[in-house]
Amino acid sequence: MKRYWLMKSEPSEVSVDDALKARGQTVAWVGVRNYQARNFMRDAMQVGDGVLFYHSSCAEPGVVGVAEVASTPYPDDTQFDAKSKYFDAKATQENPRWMMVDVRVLEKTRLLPLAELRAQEALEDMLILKRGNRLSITPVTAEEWRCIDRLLHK
DNA sequence: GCCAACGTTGGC
DNA sequence: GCCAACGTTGGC
Repeated sequence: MKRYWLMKSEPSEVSVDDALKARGQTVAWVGVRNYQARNFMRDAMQVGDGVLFYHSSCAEPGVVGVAEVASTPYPDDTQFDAKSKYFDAKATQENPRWMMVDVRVLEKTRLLPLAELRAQEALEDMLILKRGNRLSITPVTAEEWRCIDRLLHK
């Protein structure tokens, strides 16, 4: 069963344009340091799952592209790199703590802003719109996906 | 296991 | 820069 996800990225780190220009058209989703988000990548994602590419912590937060999961999970090497801001002293090669997947952007869309998402009755239960939600990776239902797909292409 | 303190996220 | 909300840490 194909599943759907929303993945946040700060455009100052990796924008949808950066991801499109990436060599091989896939980007490794480095830097996730939250257990729930890691578990989604490690335990639930399948190659081919749909991904909404979301820009966060920026002037115009919102969905900016459609992507897909492009790899099975594997260790995020930045956890072993003492010079990386994602370094984790408690992680070892034998026992990696942080996993990630590769993501391939299939399409850069128009910017679908947060306010427009909030205006949709069909999206009222969407996790990203819940008060106080900060999870960088959240599951999206098939219904939510269809609704957003329509909005992106209208 | 509790919980206060602290750090981070992220919209505004 | 502000601040609400949440996750993590660490002393007990």
